[in-house]
Amino acid sequence: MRSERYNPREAEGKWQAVWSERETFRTSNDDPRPKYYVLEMFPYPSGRIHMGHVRNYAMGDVVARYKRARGFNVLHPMGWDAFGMPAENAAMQNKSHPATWTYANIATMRGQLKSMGLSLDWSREIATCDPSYYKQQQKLFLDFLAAGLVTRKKSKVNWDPVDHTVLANEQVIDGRGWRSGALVEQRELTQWFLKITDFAQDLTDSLDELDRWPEKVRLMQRNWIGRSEGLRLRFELADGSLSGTEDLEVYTTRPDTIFGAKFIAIAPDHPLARDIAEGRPDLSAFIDECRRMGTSVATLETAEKKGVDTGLRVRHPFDPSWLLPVYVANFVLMDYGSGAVFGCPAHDQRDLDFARAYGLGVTPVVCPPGEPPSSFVIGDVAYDGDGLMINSSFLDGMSPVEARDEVVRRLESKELNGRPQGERQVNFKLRDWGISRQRYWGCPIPVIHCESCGTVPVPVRDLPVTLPEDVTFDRPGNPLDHHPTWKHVACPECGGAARRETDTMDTFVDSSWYYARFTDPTNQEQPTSAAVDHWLPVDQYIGGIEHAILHLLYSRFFARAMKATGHLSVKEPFKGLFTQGMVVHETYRDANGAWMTPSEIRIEQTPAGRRAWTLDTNEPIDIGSIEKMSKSKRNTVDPDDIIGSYGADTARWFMLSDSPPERDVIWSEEGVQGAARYVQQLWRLVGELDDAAVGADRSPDAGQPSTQVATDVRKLVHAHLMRVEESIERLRFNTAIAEIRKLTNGLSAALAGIESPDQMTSELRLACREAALYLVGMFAPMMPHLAEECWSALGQSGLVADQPWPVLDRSLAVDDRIVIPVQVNGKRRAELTIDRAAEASLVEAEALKLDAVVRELDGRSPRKVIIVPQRIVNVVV
RNA sequence: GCCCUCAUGGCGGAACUGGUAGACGCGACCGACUCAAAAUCGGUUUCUGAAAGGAGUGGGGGUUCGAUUCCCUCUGAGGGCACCA
Repeated sequence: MRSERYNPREAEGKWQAVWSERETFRTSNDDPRPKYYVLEMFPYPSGRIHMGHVRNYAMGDVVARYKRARGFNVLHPMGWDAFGMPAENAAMQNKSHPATWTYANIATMRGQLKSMGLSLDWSREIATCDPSYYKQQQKLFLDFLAAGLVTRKKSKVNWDPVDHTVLANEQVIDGRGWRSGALVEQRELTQWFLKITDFAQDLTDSLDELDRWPEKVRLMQRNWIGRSEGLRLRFELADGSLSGTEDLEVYTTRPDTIFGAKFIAIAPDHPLARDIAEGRPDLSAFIDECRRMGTSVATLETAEKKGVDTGLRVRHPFDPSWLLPVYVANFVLMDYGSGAVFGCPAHDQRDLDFARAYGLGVTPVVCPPGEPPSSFVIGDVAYDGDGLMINSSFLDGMSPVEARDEVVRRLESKELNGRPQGERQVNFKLRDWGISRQRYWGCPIPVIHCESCGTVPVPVRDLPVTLPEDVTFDRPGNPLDHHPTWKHVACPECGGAARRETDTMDTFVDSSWYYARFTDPTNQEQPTSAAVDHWLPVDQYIGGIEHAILHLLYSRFFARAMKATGHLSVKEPFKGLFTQGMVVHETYRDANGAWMTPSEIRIEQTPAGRRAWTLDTNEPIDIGSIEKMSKSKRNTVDPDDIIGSYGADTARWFMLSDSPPERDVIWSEEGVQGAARYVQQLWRLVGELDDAAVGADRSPDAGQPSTQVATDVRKLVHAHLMRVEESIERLRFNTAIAEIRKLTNGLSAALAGIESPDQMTSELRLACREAALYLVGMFAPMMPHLAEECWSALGQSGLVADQPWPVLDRSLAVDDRIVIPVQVNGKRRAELTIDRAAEASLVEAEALKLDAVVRELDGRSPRKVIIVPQRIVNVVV
């Protein structure tokens, strides 16, 4: 073929241009082949791609190219999650417009992604900040509004004082804004909400069916949704009515412990607490204190259980003469259940802490198995296990489960103030999704506020509601609100003066349906068309674990809401989900503790281990721990530099090779060099195979005897092909790569073993030709440019990208003769080479004849011989 | 505090459902080529032992003919949730 080195710089640009000219990766919606939709989480256009993107998109590209080769019509699109705060911050700093910054970043990053050689259909590219995209999003919003899936309500919100905006619960991490890191404050604002809670039950139930999702993600979502089954129970006020009510409602999941009740606790902002506080300075002071405490972790962790007795008393449901005190307590949340609980100190840790602090008593009502009820006492730890009911009147002797049912049954049929005293209730931790953001660079919420008509949806003919371009960012707050004219419009209903909604949507809305938009991205009339049901669900979605809750839960909700409004017909958008690990790297610091980037230093292997020095001044550098690549620790490697010096194929190969894809991968210079070496090795080997195969195209001369070498080469190729297929199907890219490397090691050895030209039978030539073509086909999904170059050098027409996957001959992949280990008493003593299909009796006879076995038996006769077909023989003495 | 995951050579890791532990790569060492270096190629590389052998998958225990894999327990690392009644 040729002997010169492979030059990725020349070849990669060339093949990218060919793919682009021939529109190789353009996907048609009416292709008759079976569909396969591969999607990687689209990037935020922050400026430049990072190694995490390279890893994510390399994985997706292997799947896309592999499935293409396997005969699927593959949809593999790319877009930009383009709205968001960083663009506004950049605009403030540079005195430019967010759109300018965003589109410039998109252009840069598009170029970078193209230099990776990804098999993307760029004709479907979308940017969420484009009016053609957010017009359809506004239409979805209006449809959701009409369907009752949107509400506007005054509510306590998480306010980020740095970004001057509201955050969803999901966006508050440890009491801080997910983006700004600022301590979140509580404020009362009127907000738009998407009613994700309408689907709470289905969102939790359907997790069971997502069998191609990581168990971990399903569990995290299940915990986040937080379904619990319990009892809504009303206690009668002992002193008649108060502020218009005669009873106090609590929620409990442990009705069985009702006879262990010692107090009632209500939230500081419970209406009853507010009423009573009016004449009680001590109580109102306590309530104020609780409010100030807020939600930060530090306060929650250290906060003692505190409360104030309201003086109010309620009657026990099963004993009217038993009065329980009502406390206002700092650990009760108003927005869960009914904002009130009954405290059973013996079997709930918080209640126990509280009861101990205020001397309210502790009576155990569940006795652990095997413990004598008379001697069972509660120490510092509440008992929440199983057992038998004690001290509980008619429940005594039952199990907690039986007791639960009995209490519920009795209270359901017992009337209090004209209603059953207890009712079963299912509660969720999940809250509705507040989407109002007081920002400019987001999708405008398409409603108009009119003094006389109220809140009026913008008529569909007036969509999109576009963002004004002449905005300034010179003062805090929402530029849309500051704009002199934008918000003043005529009411679509009465024509009178009205005001536009100036809130924009949370950017998580944008990413909650983009997967659907890709199926018909240029449709100007509707968000989706019939194509959406052809393509969805996404067969394989790939992205970071950090989206396990937010993005993935919102997307699942959106699919349901879009189904309810007729925009698509699946409810689960992502059939397969894969969450890849991060890219991590060593960290480096100089003598002053300042972080150094990998490109500023030089590493050498010394007798004392690996040591580092600065490149310019040759000062020693500390090699530190391996951490996630981040700007702050300066341990990043720029994909452009890597692709520039080694080529995209090397970067892709190394990213996929070292670690299992769900785990973190350590980026190391040595590792990349190993990958680069292998690129040249492959190039050389394909050339050698080609040389060996010269003349192979001529028909084989019939008279020549078949040679063992030729068969061995074919067996090698097919056996490894089988394992590469299996690995890719399971997304085990690291083992797929190991198998390819093993195959090349084997082929090199086989070529080296051919000593004389006589051995070069036409059969062997054909085997070498097959080996070369198959090998190229196998590594093509990972190293597409090198594959095209090899394909062309082998004299093949067309592109590897258009070739079907190599055809596996299973009879070659699976050997007739196998080697199985022979154990004596569980220890491996010998090997037995035998026909795969050999009868157990033959295997046993042969095994017992082996020298090592005879020696080990030493004249004793085996007690038992265990034979696992094709696996192992174990002789037990 | 609750829940989950993980632990294998100097390092990243392999071993699908219990069946030859350490594939493949990185690093290291030895050798070839070279005046020399780099690159490249060949070999060795879990520990112990000259070898035969023995030990070995975080510690301890169990089930099994057989355990990296299943069960119990302890230790360590990472992650999620966080007063959710």
